[in-house]
Amino acid sequence: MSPPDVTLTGRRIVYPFGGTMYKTHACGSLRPEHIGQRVSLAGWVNRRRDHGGLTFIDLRDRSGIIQIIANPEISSESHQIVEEVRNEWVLQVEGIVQRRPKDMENPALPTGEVEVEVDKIHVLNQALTPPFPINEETEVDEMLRLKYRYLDLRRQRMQYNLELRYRMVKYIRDFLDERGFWEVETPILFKTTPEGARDYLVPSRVHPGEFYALPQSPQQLKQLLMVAGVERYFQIARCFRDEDQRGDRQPEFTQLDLEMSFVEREDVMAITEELFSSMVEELVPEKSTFAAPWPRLTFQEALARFGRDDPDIRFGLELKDLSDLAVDCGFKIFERAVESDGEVRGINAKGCGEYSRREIDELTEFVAEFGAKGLAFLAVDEGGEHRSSFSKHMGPERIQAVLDRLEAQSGDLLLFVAGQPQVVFESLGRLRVYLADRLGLRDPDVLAFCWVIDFPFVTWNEEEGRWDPSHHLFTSPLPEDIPLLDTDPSHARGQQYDMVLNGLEVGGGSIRIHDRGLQEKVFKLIGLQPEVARARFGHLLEAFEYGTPPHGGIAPGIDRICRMFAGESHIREVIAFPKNQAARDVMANAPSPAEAEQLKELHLRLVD
RNA sequence: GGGGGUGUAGUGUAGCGGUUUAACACGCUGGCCUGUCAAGCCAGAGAUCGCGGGUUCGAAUCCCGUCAUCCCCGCCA
Repeated sequence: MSPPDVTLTGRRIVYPFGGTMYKTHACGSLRPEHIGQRVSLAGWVNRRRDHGGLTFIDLRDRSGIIQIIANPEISSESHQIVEEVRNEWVLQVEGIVQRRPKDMENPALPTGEVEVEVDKIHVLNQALTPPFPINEETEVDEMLRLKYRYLDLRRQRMQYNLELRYRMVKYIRDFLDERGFWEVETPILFKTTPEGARDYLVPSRVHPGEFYALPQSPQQLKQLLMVAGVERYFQIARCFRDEDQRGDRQPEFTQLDLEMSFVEREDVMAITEELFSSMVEELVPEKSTFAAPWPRLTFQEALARFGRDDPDIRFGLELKDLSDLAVDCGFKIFERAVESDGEVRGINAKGCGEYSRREIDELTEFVAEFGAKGLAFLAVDEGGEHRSSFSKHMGPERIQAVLDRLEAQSGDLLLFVAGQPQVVFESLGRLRVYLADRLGLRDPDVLAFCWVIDFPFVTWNEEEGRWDPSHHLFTSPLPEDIPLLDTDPSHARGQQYDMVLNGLEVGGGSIRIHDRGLQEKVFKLIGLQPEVARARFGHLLEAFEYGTPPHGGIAPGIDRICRMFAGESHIREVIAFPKNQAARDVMANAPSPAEAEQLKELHLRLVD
């Protein structure tokens, strides 16, 4: 059999496979060139159209659909069998590929110019009526889909998603292989992660009272591989975190774990950009992306312009700082905000000047969820008249300055939030995305990658009264900011980079600390006693004593990126067997109670 | 951990205090049909309206509880 001939046909990547005892060809591969050939096919009944005499069957396999025609004048036996057949039965058929009669072609099918007139049909298996339609894309209750996941996956949308994901992972392997990376597997049974999310624990039978933990990521191991001289490592790594679920989170997920020696952050970013930009071109050419280099935003810039550190840069509606104009402006709410170390920022909702009071109230309620005490507005009507919640308190020159700052034109709606920076950014950042959705500005065919860099190295933990690392313990600060660790830690920046796609954080990484002195300085800064550090990270710290190269890496989330490529809104749709919102596998019913016997063997006793 | 939405034949929905014997579409079953491809036509089966309690002369409809599920916040790199 010849190697797969990969072509893109619509959303499906179709290639022929066959040449087994059951089928000479894949259903979706038949074309006019096969006319006259005797073929055997096998697949599922997608649909049956019974004309009493002639009966048509759409036979479906992974590659696509072909029309089978059972003519009683050709084979009465086959025609009789076809009478009994129902949707989703598994058939093997034999017959001759024929050109369809004139005007009977189906342009909707890639195989639509031909059909197979059968003379032999074998029912390989019967099927119950499925609990939801397999042959059309209808909305189905989520729990039902998960319960019958094997049927859900039979549907075209899910087959596309499964294949897309496979292509992504294969593309990654090929791409990195060409650049000298080795894929190395790391343990699933490993050690508890001191910081971060909750661990999944695995009791040890042979060591009573002791536990493995499933890795939250192979972070420590990939750094050890750098010490080991691997220089360029990657892994399609399964990661486990026992936290509550969200639309873009699962208890287990997959990341492209990648680490390189003798690199600076630009090196890691460059190879990541090249990987994913070329992948978009290759796998989802119908989508457009920004060519490398992707836009780089500092953390401060991301906040100032978009209100978030995971900005969606596909559209404008950017935030503008108006704090300087708020001083003595006459509008008490703005003035007080600035006086109490707060600020005033606004966005220009282009073309929303006609919004009713009620619609604006709705926006106000929206930002209230994120702590905004109110939402000041200024609608610029045609002819320069204003409708505003504050213009009567503010002089005309100051209003003009506000209009200029937000580049307002007639028909625009300007929206303002005043308060503490955190609240201003959060509420306007959310409002910006909310408005973009309302205005249809988030083009699903654009994949806008960007980098956010120069994150604060540490953040102040109010509850514990100490500095916490923003990324993780082994992230290196920017070399020029190292002196700040002693004098002004809040202004030190880390060599961290977040990979953001359409407003979703899809990966993060950093250049790591490979110098013992600097590592100790960082431990000291975050209040980690040397003894405690040794207990938690002893193996790692010891390893670092034996000649550690400068290194850094990144971990792009495969599930999230795949779901964006597939145009899906949940990573569930690109995972073959996902868990539901409550972290339960409803198909297999996991987790489930353990047998008393098993518990005993594991030296475990349930407390309630 | 907190908040919100949803739950009606196999599926997707309508009905939201009484002319409902719970409706429609798809699916399912049977019949007719030789060019359909969401085939068509005819007939039919299929629902104690998630579960429990309450209000009422009367509850799918209102209230309380509970379960399931989805979403948001918290949590989470």
